[in-house]
Amino acid sequence: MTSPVADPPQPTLLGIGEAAARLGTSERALRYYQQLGLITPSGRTPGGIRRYSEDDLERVSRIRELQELLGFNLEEIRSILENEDRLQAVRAEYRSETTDANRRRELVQESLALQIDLKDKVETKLDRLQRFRDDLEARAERMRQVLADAD
Amino acid sequence: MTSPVADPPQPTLLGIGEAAARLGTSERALRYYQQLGLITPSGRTPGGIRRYSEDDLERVSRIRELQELLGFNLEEIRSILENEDRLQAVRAEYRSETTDANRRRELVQESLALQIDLKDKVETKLDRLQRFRDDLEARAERMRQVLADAD
DNA sequence: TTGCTCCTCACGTCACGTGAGGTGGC
DNA sequence: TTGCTCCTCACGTCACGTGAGGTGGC
Repeated sequence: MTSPVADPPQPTLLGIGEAAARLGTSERALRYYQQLGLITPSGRTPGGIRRYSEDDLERVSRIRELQELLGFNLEEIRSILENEDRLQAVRAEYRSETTDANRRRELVQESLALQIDLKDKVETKLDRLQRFRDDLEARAERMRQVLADAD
Repeated sequence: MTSPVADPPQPTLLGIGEAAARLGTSERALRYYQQLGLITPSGRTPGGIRRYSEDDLERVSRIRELQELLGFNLEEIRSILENEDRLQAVRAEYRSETTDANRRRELVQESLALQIDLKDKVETKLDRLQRFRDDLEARAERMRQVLADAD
């Protein structure tokens, strides 16, 4: 399915400037997330320049979503990402049977519980936002009425 | 319609402690909003103690909603509140005909435009949040499947 | 060599948190 | 007088913004 010519050895790694531009964030933010251990760029050039992969970018996207959309702080985001990373690790082990089945099952159940907890928070926020929008719509309708009556 | 006995002269003004507790915020935050001119408590005792009315509390609630739910900063919130206050003032003038009709109509139209702008931002956020929730739900479903298959 | 992008400090800012030290009414 | 709630500084913190001064490859 892949191209008949050889894949490039570097699967398009980006400098911090390009990475920040694509993500719509700042270079400073990327360095700060790294300082807190939330992301580590896939590589560095011998000169010390950070190189970001597509997976790195997606991870940062996730951080931004949790921050802007949900309002979590970076400490909370760290623990959410830890949970997701742990789940990924367990999935890898499902293939290379190194952990026993009960333990794996336990880990997945734990992750699931945390996911459901997160989903509940999102639902709550959704409900509040919908009420806010409905209220705005009602206000706008009243104002349109005022304008119509003034004719 | 009101009670036959005389209304109390003070319609339940609260100290900053009670006000903060009811709002689920901090005393410091209330003082900070006042410092920025976002709210001014209805009164002060001769001793200098702040007194908050029900209207004051609702205004603070609005500030918190715009902050937590929508993610606006306090400068943005100031301008949103200014718009809402201006609309309130125009409504008052609709009764005591002191401004001419064209000018009033202009002001309402301006307020309406800003309201619609705000509503669009809320809709965008709602869409993103819904997609986030759906994604979480899909992940949870996959995890439940994994657990079921393990039986 | 000149530009450009990157690097690491390090101080500034916003929205408060958290005492420090003091006043005021039951 | 003792508690309690309130007051005004003022320094600390989180999540970056914003230069300062320097390195490194086309």
